[in-house]
Amino acid sequence: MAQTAAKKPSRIQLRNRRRIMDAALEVFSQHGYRGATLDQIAEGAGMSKPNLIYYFDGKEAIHVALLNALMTEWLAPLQDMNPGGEPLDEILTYVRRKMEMSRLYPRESRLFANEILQGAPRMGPHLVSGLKPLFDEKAALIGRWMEDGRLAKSDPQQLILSIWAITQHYADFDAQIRALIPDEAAGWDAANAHVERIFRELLTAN
Amino acid sequence: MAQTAAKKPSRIQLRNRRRIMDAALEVFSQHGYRGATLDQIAEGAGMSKPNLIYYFDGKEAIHVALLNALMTEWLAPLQDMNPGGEPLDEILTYVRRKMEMSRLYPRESRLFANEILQGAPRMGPHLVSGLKPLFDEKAALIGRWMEDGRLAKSDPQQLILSIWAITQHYADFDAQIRALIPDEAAGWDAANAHVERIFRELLTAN
DNA sequence: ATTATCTATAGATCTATAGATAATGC
DNA sequence: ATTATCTATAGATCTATAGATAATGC
Repeated sequence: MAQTAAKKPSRIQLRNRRRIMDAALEVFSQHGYRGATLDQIAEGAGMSKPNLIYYFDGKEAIHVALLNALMTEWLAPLQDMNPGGEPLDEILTYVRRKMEMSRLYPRESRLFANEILQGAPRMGPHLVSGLKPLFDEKAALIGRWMEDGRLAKSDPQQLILSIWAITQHYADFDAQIRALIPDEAAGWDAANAHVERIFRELLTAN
Repeated sequence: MAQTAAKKPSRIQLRNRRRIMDAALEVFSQHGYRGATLDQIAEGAGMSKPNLIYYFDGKEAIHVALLNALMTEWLAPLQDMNPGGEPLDEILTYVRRKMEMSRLYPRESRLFANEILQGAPRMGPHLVSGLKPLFDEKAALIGRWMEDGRLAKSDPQQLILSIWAITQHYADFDAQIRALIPDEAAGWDAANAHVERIFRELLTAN
């Protein structure tokens, strides 16, 4: 039970756990929890199946470890929204960073989408304890900016939801978008421009 | 092989195939293709597992039949966008109908989301042959409206994508939204108002 | 006569464990 | 001495089929 020991993890421990997580991200994000198999993850990690279970308690433990590990970095851009900054800049910067994450890290986006889509069976509590406080804090911040007349008024909670919806759509529904707009060339430029325009219009409406 | 016979289907055939599709929608939309089991579908349909396969060739056939059957009605609101109508009304009506569908038929939305998220392995060709022509037609229509100065200019393809992204988000990410905004009461009213506002501002920007 | 349903089970797949062997760190 | 890895396989689950029986429609 390497994972319950409080000893310092060896270099091999760290390397192998990281390789397992990398492979698991690939497999879970593509097939969902139940669609993923330990065989696929083991092959991706370049090790035998029993060896996988030497490093993690089982399939579910790998999935939970993955979700928890990625949650923090996934929320960093929202965390970084600065109460002392210029409101429109802060929000548009957040939107741009979310678009960048969809472009660079689509697997992470799809991992979370799969989990939420199926009712967040393994992440539900974490949503309330981890995500909700941040969500409430930033919604309140945006609400104050609106009260102060520094942004056009709208519903701050709904605003955050719609930023997530639009930006993550480009990662989560990539297969559909590529079927509809095969010309990948100008794809991201057009998407970035459109998304920025949506929120700029909304937040500067008179 | 009841499903290849060209005979007229009996009343029992029709009733049982419909019950299977209903149960399959419930199970596939919640667990994804590979996460769903014939046991769950059979129980939902109130019949034995072998009997399921008497009506369909197998698990994949049920899934494909379900996707194809729902595709048409899922696209009806876009189909109904009227070239002779008032542009802003037509688009906002479309947005409202999509919101209504997310509220009333979240399972259908999640069924498609699951399929797309995993790369559209069973619906890919159908996207190109069925959805793309309609997408292109309506994007061109919206483009003409913009050219004629009847709507503020933006990218029509991206506009449609963003309508899908926001409206379907309320069905697909319901578990997350309920964790973040537990007060379900004003939920849909706030969502509808916000979504309408987003697209009204975008399409009437000066 | 044909259609629909059931029991029993084959065969494949999947998670996890047992137990032996190899590699690594003091 | 401890950590890491491997082979073999138990036990559960899952899709699908075989073959007998029951229900329905002319």
